[in-house]
Amino acid sequence: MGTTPFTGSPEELDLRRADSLAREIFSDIATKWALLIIETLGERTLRFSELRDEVEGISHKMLTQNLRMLERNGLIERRVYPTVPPRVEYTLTEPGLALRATVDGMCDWTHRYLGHIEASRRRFGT
Amino acid sequence: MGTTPFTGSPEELDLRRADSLAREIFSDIATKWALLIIETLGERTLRFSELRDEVEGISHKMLTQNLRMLERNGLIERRVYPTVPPRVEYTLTEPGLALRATVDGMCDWTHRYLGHIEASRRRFGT
DNA sequence: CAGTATCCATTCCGATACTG
DNA sequence: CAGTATCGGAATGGATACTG
Repeated sequence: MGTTPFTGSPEELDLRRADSLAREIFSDIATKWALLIIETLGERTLRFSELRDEVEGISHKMLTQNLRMLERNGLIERRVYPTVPPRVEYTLTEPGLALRATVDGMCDWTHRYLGHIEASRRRFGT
Repeated sequence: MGTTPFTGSPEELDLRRADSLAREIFSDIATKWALLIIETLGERTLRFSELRDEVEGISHKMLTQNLRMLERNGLIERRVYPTVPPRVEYTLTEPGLALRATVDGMCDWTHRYLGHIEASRRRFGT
């Protein structure tokens, strides 16, 4: 991503702003929980409690936090049904689905190279 | 990734081991710095200091730490030239290059959806 | 130059308690 | 059920100093 040196022209200013925004977004999503949530959601619609059960190891707090972040960035849609007890459903938006495609790639990669990695770790000495 | 319930059969045990390893690897690489280093390296060979300059914002410590981790997992090759002063070069391995392809996808995604995301954030109220 | 080691502030995150 | 708020311990990460 961007390494453009600063010159001061208006175009450069725009590029730099976009770059810093891109970096911010990248920092948001390039994390374990965010990517796992996106991967778990897939093309399904899940409730909060279903997500907590399926994204194994995630805490209540981390799930809430990451869901807010993903909603803020427009990757998921949050639908609230004002029933008692409340029912809240999460679905990937179009941008979210697009990102999911690349996350799928990462998961595939992980499984394809499991052997390589295990071997490399042994060579490295744990 | 895996949510296989535990049954106790040997096959299940193997699957669970592979799953937990996959999760561990995923945790390693699904981080900002690891992915940025892989993206920056690309098909080039770079020295430690070049990487530190190009991966903007990364500290000496984080670079070292992540390079060790990536080496341990076999994603990069570290070549040391015993000169004075020392020269150390890093290159993506084949697995590393394969992963890079998906990271490229993430970067493309980020730039393609910058507008969407900015708009979504405004809607959300920063 | 490319590390390692240490210190210290900040951030993260889990556990827990509480609300509509 | 699906949150929010708070607290304390653990992990993260930057700055700095030191080494081959």
